[in-house]
Amino acid sequence: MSLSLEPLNKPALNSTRGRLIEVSGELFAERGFDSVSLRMITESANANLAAVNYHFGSKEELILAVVEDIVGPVNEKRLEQLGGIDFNSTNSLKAIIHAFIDPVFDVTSADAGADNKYYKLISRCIASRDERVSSIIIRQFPEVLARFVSSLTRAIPGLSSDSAHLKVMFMAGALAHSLFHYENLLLASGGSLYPSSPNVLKSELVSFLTAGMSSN
Amino acid sequence: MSLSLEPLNKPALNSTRGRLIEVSGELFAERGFDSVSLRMITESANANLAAVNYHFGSKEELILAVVEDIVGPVNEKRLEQLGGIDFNSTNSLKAIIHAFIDPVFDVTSADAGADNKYYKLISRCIASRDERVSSIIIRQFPEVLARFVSSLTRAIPGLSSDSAHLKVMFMAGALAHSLFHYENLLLASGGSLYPSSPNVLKSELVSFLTAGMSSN
DNA sequence: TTATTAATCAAACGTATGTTTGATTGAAAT
DNA sequence: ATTTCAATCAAACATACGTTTGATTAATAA
Repeated sequence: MSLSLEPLNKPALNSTRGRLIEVSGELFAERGFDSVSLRMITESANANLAAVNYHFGSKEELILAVVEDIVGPVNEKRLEQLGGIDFNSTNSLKAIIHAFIDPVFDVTSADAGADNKYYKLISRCIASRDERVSSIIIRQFPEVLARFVSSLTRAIPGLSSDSAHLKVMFMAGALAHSLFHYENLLLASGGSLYPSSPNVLKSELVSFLTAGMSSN
Repeated sequence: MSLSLEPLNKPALNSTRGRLIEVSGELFAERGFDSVSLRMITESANANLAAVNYHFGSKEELILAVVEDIVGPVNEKRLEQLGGIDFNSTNSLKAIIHAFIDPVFDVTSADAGADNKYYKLISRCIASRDERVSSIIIRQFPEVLARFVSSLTRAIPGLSSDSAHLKVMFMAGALAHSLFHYENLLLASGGSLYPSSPNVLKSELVSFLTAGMSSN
């Protein structure tokens, strides 16, 4: 069941539809879904105002398309990676954490160069406080959540499913928040974090979460 | 410098201004700042549409007032609690975590009864992805952040300030996310978490964070 | 060529929004 | 009694928004 999500579900940039998704992603990332108007989007994409309604039907469905486009592959990858874990291994816990986190960092750094626009967008999705978006996330997430909860209870003997549930939320929150404020983190470090920064963030996150998960 | 923030900065409920803040808080918590119109607010508060502009000047300033009202006391309490820590003690780390978290749980449970409306509102503030709100948060937060970073580096020998910075972000994210989805957490646990649930969440969070902070 | 169809476009539509206005109230001060 | 002034109110205002329309284009099929 390895669908063709190898490099990344890149929309065709020469088509109007592709440019709309691309540009919408950038704008949504920076300003949120509400604050971005169809006029901003279509102007940035050199398209006509009516183009969004023609190609997607409505603004809401454009949002859905953008979010699906970035969150769908991440969750598929998570489940795939989770499926490959050997729970007899000593570091199955760390593998679970990587299964949750790696696909997120992959999708962001697959967006070539130092362009980090996806950091904010994907963290908006992960920890969405927006009804419309979470309705999409929530469609996929219960399955993902359930799989991570049960994986955790297998990896950590004696862990209740309630506790596992909480821990997954802690993990999602830590990931999303640090990702969203990634920019500020770079600035605050005065450049000392910069060179290998996504890797620094990731490794700090992994060790933080590994320790947290093992607590109690 | 112990200002009068003892019980909570309750706005006077009989005044129009007080009802506006109260009602706005509830609506903002549930639907976010953008999706709530002045007409919703003023109708819920049994006030005239013009009342918001009369008492606050604009919707933006109403948002500021609501956020200041809930976030200000929390940050004051945090700094106060941080100031009382003995860094020679063995569990100064745990005290730091409590200084960050306790004021949040206090402000929510101070809102008497089983009414948890502040959970979502305060988590919207803590991990705000909204430019207007974060401008307020950010006005207060650098000081708070800096104090927590330096406290952490004192409590954990060898911890770099960059790492400490990251860890505070992880902490804020875990807190905000689990608080925002608190409702879902209760539902998912099938009631088994309910009776003492805020305390369960809090103690799980504390042990998770304590372990995470100590990692590396 | 002609017919067909998908895509683009300028323009307009309806609506919901935050805000402003000017009159009116009602209690306190003179 | 008169004045004063903060508070409330219905109504209107201006604007930004998502959406729809109908004409026009351009490429493909018959």
